[in-house]
Amino acid sequence: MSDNEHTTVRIVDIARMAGVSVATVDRVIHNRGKVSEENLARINEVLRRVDYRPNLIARSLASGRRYTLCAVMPRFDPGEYWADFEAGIARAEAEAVRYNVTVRRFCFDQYDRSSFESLLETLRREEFDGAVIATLFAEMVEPFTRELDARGVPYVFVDSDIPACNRLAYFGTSSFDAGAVAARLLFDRLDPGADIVVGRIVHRGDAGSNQWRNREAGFRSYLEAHAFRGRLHYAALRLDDEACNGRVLDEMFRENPSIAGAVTFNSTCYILAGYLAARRRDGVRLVGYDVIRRNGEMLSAGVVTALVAQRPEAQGYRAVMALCEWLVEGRAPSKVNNMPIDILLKENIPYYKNNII
Amino acid sequence: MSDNEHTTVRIVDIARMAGVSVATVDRVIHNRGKVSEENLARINEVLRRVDYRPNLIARSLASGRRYTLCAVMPRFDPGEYWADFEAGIARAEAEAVRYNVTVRRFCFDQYDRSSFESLLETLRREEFDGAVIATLFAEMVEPFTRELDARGVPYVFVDSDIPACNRLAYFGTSSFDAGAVAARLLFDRLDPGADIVVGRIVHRGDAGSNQWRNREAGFRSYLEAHAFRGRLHYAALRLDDEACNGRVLDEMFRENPSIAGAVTFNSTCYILAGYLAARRRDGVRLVGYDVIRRNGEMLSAGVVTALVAQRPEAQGYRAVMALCEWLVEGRAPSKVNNMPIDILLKENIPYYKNNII
DNA sequence: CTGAAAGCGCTTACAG
DNA sequence: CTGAAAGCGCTTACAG
Repeated sequence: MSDNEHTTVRIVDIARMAGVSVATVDRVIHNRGKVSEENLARINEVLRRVDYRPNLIARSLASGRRYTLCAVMPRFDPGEYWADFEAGIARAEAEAVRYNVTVRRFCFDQYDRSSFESLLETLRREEFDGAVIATLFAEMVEPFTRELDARGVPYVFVDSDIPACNRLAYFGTSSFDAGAVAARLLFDRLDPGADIVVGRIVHRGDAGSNQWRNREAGFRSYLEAHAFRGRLHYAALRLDDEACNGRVLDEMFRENPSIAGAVTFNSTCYILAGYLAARRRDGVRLVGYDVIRRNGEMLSAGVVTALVAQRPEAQGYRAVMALCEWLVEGRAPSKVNNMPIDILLKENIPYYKNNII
Repeated sequence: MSDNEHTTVRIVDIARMAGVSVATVDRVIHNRGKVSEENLARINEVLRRVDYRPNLIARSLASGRRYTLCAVMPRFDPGEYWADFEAGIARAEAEAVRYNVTVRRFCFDQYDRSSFESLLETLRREEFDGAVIATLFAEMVEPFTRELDARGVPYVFVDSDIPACNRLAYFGTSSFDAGAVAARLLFDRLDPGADIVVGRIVHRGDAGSNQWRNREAGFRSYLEAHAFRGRLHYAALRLDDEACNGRVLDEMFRENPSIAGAVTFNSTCYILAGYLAARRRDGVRLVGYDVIRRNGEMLSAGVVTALVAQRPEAQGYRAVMALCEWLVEGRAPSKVNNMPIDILLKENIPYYKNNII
């Protein structure tokens, strides 16, 4: 007692000070009720006075409480955008095992909205304590979150935000400003009168994502503000049809010889890059998004001028961690977390993936 | 026993399987010796077979082991480079309290080598379990680390690496390549024949840091590789003497009217920026390093063309975490961790500090 | 509404 | 060289 050199105050200390047992203190700390007005007030007073900080390690060890999260995200192959996102999820999961947290992946086909629909059907029958949701199909995410609200399950958005929803947090970039950054990178090195090709992937039944639209708006807004006088030409490209893309682009370049710039608003700029390299159109500046393997190679090769990136690993990591902190410690994250917009050139890309977190 | 649904195997389980007590298993796990050959072999075999993973939470709770780290770094005012670094240290510390880790800051004057010398004298009398060292005064760091080696104290370098030392890890950028990135950003928008001002801070007895020299070498190497034909002019500037700097630069610009670019290799480009803004020399492109407050303001204002940054918070954070993981879990980090080299323009700087980690 | 007691998985004296 | 027992700070039935 006399040589008690505890610097931290524990539940037993609180109990002693308030003249009750540890169980009663525990009830107050967790608002479990069943405590007399009098004890409640007294304990709360002590708690406040000593600025009690629970030892989360001990709590986790004692409670044995397990948390299951789900990550609702597009399926991916190695080297693709969502693979990086998943790496962030995995890293967070590795840290969170300490708190008995596990993350289940639920993947859909980002080019097929019905796959998302049926995934939601599956999720309706699953039990979980929190969710990370990639909001590619915003119209369907919104009603689903109403159900999660009703179930009292917290969820975090990534990719693009839907402010109308009751999300615990959002992690992603400002798509509009990421569009402006791409414009700056392209326009910096372009004659204001040059024309620009905008590569656009066409696939079954997708009207273009939120993100695509917002990036394009930011891009156009920058051009307008900087006296751009050229024209934008939209090229309808296909994911897996090089020959067809070649014909489309050949014609476009033939008809518009003043094209000197190119851009895509999703992560598929390697398609345009492949074309430019094949046709040896060195004079065309190309800017795109995301450091996926194929884009990175084209940047290093000097075919792509610049890439704009959004730290997918950080998005995955922080989304999971936000959920953990909320569930385990009751600590609420900031609602809107606009991540940095990264600029990659040939010179700095070798180091980009060295701080995956 | 029958409905034992433990998915994780604990020390008692190991003990039971090996037919010994938990204390003996503990001895083997921690190589404390005093175990018979026979038991040692048997227990190790079981450990291997079940792929035993200790519960670090329980370990930390039970051992009550405390770790003291020190961070040896330059003193700073708010908004300066090392303030960001310290923020990373603080964030890591907040996470590491779980493992009874605390970090003590030991600061020196980065413009005064004798202050570093006397700091080392202090450190010789201190007890600690690990150190993060900013290697600005490399010549003095090296002999000091021999002493740490002798004491068996692990240390991590930040800022610039000293490969000759026995460091646990290094976190920082490749200064050479960061120099090339600055050159690219400047040169991209410059006539190959234009002249460039290199701002250089002169202060008592500093011959220029490692980092400064390496960045300059990378910068020059890029220029050479890209047919730069202009000249570099070195301007000796002072930290706190605007009037003097003005005179120096006025003369330089008067004598060299073809100067169209400017660069600094440390975080003081706001000095040159202030001059360019005051004299309304809008035509001069300026590139510098580090997103400190004053630089960021000049970038947002359009006076600075681009900043090259090195994630000081991430350096601080990861340096501390590397030490924690090593001490607590015995997990060794990669030795050389070259951090990403970030590029900041007016358009993406607003979001840069949103993912401090 | 309340408290005594066991237990989370590991470590640490202590006695042999 | 070995093991029984207490304890880290918290939670959880359980009995009152």
